[in-house]
Amino acid sequence: MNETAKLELTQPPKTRIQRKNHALILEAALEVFSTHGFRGATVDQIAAQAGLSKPNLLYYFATKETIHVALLSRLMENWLAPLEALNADGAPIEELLGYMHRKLEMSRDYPRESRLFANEILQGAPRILPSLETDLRNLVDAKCLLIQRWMDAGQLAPSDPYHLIFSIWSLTQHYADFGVQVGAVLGTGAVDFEQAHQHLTLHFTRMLTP
Amino acid sequence: MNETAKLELTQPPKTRIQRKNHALILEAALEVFSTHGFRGATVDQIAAQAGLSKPNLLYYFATKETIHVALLSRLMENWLAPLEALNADGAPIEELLGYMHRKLEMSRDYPRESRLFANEILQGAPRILPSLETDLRNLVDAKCLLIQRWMDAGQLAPSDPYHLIFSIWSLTQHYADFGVQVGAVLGTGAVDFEQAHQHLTLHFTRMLTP
DNA sequence: CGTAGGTTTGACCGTTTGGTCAAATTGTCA
DNA sequence: TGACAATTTGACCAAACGGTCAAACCTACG
Repeated sequence: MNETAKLELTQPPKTRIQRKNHALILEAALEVFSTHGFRGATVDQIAAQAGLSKPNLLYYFATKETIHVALLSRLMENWLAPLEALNADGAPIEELLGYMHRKLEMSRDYPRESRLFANEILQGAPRILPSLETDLRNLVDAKCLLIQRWMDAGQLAPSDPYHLIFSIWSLTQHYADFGVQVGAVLGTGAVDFEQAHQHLTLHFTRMLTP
Repeated sequence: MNETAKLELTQPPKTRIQRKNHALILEAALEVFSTHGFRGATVDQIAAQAGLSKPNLLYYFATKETIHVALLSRLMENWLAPLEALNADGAPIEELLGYMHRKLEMSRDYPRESRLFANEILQGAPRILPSLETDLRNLVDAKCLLIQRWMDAGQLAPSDPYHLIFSIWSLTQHYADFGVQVGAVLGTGAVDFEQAHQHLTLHFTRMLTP
């Protein structure tokens, strides 16, 4: 019966058609949620974007919120990955510049994911606050310890590691979340990520070099 | 008749009651729009927050969009002011640190305005893109010329003035727009703006000192 | 006072919204 | 092929939505 739909939420889809439509729906939902926010998006919109009828879409995801949660939880993994890759055995400045670079690449290649995340945080993170307070916090704590060691060893100019990470987040995500504004001010209509990368490299090199 | 309501949109309200309810509605709308976005906010919500009945609210603002536009246009003025205050006769580094400081104060004192703006940009700036392409762009152009002169004169370390301004925007607004995330990671639940100010001062001092 | 204009409200309307359901269609596999 | 499960759909529903309107209510001011 409709237990099928519920099973898919906890377990990966099984049939060929399920896999296809599952992906189709998440792709469409990402497009709609990222530009209109949760409450601003409609199920009809998502269904139309996915090329499915509304009842058909609701056959795969029982509610609008289910889709949103699925998107967010999938996002959190990809979101933490670049920071996890910060390597204790690497050269400190290069490691942090690399992290900045990976985050900027994500802004360039996955701006919708960035805006989806921004929307969620702007609204007070009603659905992912617990994950921020545990998963994200633990990861940041660990990496800040590492950064602090680098600073203590004189390999990085001293500063608050937490705020240093915040600055990497904000500077890189700005080019995705506020891309429209950047484009409007530069008169180009879109972000030049090569330019942004050069500036951020200069920026953090000055900031981090002891 | 209801020409009154239309007049109020172009001219400031006249009677005592009009002034009071006008302010009441904008305050309530700021609260609701800034957390739910335009489409996510409902007129009933705004009316309830303002302590007015829905028809009464619509007596002062003909449509939901009218309220939103009123909020945004009022915001744009306050938004440009700190950058306008950048003084060509001041000491370059102190001037830019001062601008950063004013922007950070706005994040601390007017986080809802910051989130309202962020929501609008995230959704592609459908209502204020023209203003960004003219007012904001002209202002930024002018100030970037000034900054470039400072750099050419060796009073500031050279970098791209436009991206330098973007970095001030993103680093300061981050503490308002992503305040929930910052609080969750630090475990404090809220942003310590004194800490943030110290870090950003250090950050930009290193970035700007020739 | 009184009355004219400003203000407030309950009842209402058409549309959109998230979601349901039985029936029809399609896919799978023995 | 047949038969059972998986998929798709049109019709539908209750609630929420933005907005309207006439009538009732205030309030300033001569």
